[in-house]
Amino acid sequence: MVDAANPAEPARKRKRVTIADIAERAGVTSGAVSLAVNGKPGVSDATRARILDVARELRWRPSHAAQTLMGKNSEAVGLVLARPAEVIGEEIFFSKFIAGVQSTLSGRGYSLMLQMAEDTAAECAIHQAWILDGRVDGILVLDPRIDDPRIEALASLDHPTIVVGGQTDERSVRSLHVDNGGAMRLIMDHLHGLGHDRVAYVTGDQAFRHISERMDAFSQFCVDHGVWGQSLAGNFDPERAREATARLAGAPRPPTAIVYDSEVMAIAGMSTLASLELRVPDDVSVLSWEDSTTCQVLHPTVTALSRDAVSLGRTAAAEILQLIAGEPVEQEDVETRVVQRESTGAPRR
Amino acid sequence: MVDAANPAEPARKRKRVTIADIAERAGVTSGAVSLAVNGKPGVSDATRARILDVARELRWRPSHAAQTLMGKNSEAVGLVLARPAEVIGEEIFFSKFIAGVQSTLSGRGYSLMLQMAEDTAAECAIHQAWILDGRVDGILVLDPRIDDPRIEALASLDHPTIVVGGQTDERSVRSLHVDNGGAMRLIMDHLHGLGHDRVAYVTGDQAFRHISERMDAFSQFCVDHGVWGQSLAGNFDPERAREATARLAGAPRPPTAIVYDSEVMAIAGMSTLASLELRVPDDVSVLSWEDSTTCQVLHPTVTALSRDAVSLGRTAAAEILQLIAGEPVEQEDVETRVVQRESTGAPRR
DNA sequence: CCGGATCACTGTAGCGCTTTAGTACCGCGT
DNA sequence: ACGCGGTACTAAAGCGCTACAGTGATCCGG
Repeated sequence: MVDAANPAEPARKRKRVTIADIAERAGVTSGAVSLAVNGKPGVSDATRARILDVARELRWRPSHAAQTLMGKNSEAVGLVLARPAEVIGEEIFFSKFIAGVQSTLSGRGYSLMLQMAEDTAAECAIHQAWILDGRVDGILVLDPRIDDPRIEALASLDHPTIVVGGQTDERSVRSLHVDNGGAMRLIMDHLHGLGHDRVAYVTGDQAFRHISERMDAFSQFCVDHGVWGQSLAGNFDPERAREATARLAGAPRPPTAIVYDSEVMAIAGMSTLASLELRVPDDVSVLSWEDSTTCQVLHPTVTALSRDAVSLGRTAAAEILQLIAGEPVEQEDVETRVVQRESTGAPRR
Repeated sequence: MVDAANPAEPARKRKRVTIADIAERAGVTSGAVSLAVNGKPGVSDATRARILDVARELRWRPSHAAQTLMGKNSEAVGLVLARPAEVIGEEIFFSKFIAGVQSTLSGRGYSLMLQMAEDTAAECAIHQAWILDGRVDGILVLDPRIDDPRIEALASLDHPTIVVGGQTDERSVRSLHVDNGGAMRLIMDHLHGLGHDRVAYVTGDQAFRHISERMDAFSQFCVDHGVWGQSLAGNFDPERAREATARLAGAPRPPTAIVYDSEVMAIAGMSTLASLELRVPDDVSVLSWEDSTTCQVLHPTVTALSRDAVSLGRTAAAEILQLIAGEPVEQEDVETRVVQRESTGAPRR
């Protein structure tokens, strides 16, 4: 039954139903059909109803390609992930964020265009291709860097963009403000409140704007409150977090608390501490920036900064949709709080 | 219906470079340009080179919309996720799978179209819209069910489709075979080898084909090896896993080992066991279907079936690309093994 | 009773590209 | 000299849809 000569080539012959078919069936021209189905004035109510009936009967769907050729919206939002596949697969943040974005988007009939890129240059190229082709109506940018080339590039394309955790707020490139400084103060308040005055901060990639904001707030807090604060540069790699942890633990005067920039790093750090026979939180308190189920079930359970990445995704999606629609973009704060669990406690005197 | 007098409406005026521009500049017609840029015969080498030069100089990019209107490929693969946002955000499988898919896809310049759907009917509608609009060249289907309506619908659309873990192998709808039965035997061999003869299996959603395959293999093994085996229906919800675990633990003759269908369920189960003062693996062994960092760092560390969801995604992507290209689809097995950790041990006599 | 406004719809020109039919020109054998 | 087959290109017809200038027909006030 399947043709033998070329088994893999499907007979995708499905003759498309076009507005011309509807027009013929309804006894009007395609122009009238276009007006009718788009709810524009120019056809009588009776004719419109008849046309819509025929369209429904013929199960007509507008050709997306033809519409974007005419400059219509593509009903898709683009997101390029510029981190290695391993990190994305491991770090729960992405999956939650994407799930959040999706849940808002699909409620409005929008799709998400996803791609991974090696570096920022490749990401820019993808953005440009998508925009020029009208394949996406808006773009979501994650992990903005200091002086991020992507933002400049997107601004020059003048296309709706939401930078998650960015600063810029031009006409088309807006930011979803994330209060990293405030969150860091929340964390430090918690630790300082417990009595810690020697705190280390093992960071993600400092090139990221949000990380540098956190670092600034960290230093600031330490200076203001007389806390001995030390930050160690990482890059979200659990291996680096292990090394940093070991170095901190082996120092002449080790910190009494360590803050990690991600859940994966915090877990790696805790396992290192365990292997060094250091008890959490008795010998050292641990706090993770980013909460997850793992934090809840690990022994000891991990105190974490909970930001709800799903909500963050939802908010980002809502904002890009507003921007696309030309509505004023309502900034909405994502609830952030420190969930206290067993991994933090008062330092030993 | 966007009103005109809107300050946020960007002046997206960027005049597109078309083949007509190139034609004019190169002193030929647009038809010649089309032949030249598509590497088709009909233009002399000299003219072709000249045209390509101009195209490069003008930074021309083909209009995607116009091309798909002409029936060209869209260079995108579609994936609809039909599970609640919470599950997708929590279950590491999805994020790994998507990361894997992406890493193969973006290497070939393809994008992923992602959407979430409430139910199977909505998923079918999305598939149909995508296909009819030529927005995707192929579709990836996850979590096939027994007599899955999606597969039938897709088969009738005759569009390249890879069903991950499916059975069907028609012309256009192929399956990435996943040996669930074999994996279950691996698990049971491990447990049986340790001396367990009372094993419980807390399942995900039985409506899913892969889960039912696992259950069948489970029963089969138990019968063949004289193991008392009990499966309890779950639905990937950690709460359900907790209840099931409590019920099992409270039974007159509780099982000596419990297998969970997902990492999230296994973790929920272990925390329940801990709250019931049952020790793992002394009182009961625990095994998770699906490995993750959490399994490696939990106390005790969790023995898990490791399938490498990233590879699974890569393979699925490779297969759909082959199917789209009309090449023979090479079935490739994903390595599956039981990673033994602390949560499984010999049962107490 | 007529100019003008309004309505309901038609006809056609694109959007950017591919594709096919057609033209002009070249070299070649006879 | 003639026709023949190639080559190198042009011209034009779509793909499905929207936009916009018309075209009648109807309505209306003066």
